[in-house]
Amino acid sequence: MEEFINYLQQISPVGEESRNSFVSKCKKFNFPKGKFLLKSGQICQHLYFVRSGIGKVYYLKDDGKEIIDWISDEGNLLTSVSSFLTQTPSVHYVKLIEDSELFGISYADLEGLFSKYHEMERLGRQLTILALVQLQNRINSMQFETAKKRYENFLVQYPNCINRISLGDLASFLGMTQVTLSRVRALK
Amino acid sequence: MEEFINYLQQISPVGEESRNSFVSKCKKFNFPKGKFLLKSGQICQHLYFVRSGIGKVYYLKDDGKEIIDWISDEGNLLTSVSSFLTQTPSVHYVKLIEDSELFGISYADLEGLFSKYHEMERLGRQLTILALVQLQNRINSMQFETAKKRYENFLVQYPNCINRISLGDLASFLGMTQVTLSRVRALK
DNA sequence: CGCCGAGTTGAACTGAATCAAGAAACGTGG
DNA sequence: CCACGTTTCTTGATTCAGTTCAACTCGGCG
Repeated sequence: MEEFINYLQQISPVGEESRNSFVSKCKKFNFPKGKFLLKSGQICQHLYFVRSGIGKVYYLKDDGKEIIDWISDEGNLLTSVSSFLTQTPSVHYVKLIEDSELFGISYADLEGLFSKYHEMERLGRQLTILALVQLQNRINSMQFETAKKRYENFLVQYPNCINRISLGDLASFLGMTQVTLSRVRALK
Repeated sequence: MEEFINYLQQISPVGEESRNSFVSKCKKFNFPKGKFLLKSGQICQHLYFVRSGIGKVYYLKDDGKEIIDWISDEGNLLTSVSSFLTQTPSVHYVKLIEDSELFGISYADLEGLFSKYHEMERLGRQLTILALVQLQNRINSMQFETAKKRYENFLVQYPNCINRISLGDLASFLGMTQVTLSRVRALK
């Protein structure tokens, strides 16, 4: 569980007491590929940290097409951010695309820690800020970078994932069709 | 200043003591149209609440074109979110496009309140969540809605702004050229 | 073997950008 | 109040990145 704690400490350090409380609320999970951590309509109850494996966060558009909003691999957080933070029914599905080892904490437990420890509340705020900055970057990327550029950026930012994500999933995450991604990849 | 307080209370209520501290740190500003609240390269020091008027948050792309990331009118917050929250140099300019009456609080003061009052830290977290949800909506809108749809949504969401924002600014905010916006508008 | 999902490749189409030229609106000074 | 230049908006013609539709290839696997 150290990876998770280190990850959080880097964002906003907390003292031993809150840290211990946090650890005592965290659970370890081993889930198989294909496991749904959340389905559309449910309120997202868990924040996960990916120790190994990969997960995707997506929703189904009217026409039934799968739109991937986020992908998390080792060392990153996995949840439906908006549903988890606002505790409202999710439009997202969260699904593992590999067998994965996760650490998870429930919203209720986390909320309890936020209320009990001011410094945990602060950590929560900093985490939210981080997510927000990532989203801002994503907007920019989507709006002004070409399909090719987005693919190249992905290669740099997710060097370990290249051969672990299907073309279709990756294309969706990068905001293009698999046809386009296939062509873009061919040029390189 | 009541508008500002009510706005915040709705997001996450705080007790009288923190509220009074908050009010004592807030200042009222009357700025003319064209006033820069922030320029690129500076660290954003203030969070403003727009009592009257409108402001825009934008940056200059490599080619010198102005890209508007956010527009705030009466009853909304105005700042470079990422620079303010992370206290890093901004890529954004924040500029008023009308004479405006604002309430503002400095980052240092706000940070002080966050540290002193747990419930203010919580309010800060909730505000960040709100900003994040707005960004998420924006991504969706940019990726899947046509130029026409985005314009129509704007009309609904900013009913008071229609004739107060120049075509060029609005187009940029909606992620299209003014040429496209002009055409889109003509169809209606 | 033959089927099946995943990936590739080609051809036609499309929404919006770009380039370019006018038309309206606006302010400023004579 | 008009003439002038400047900025803002409209309209047309062309171009382009990426989508859609569709056919085809390839590597497994029952």
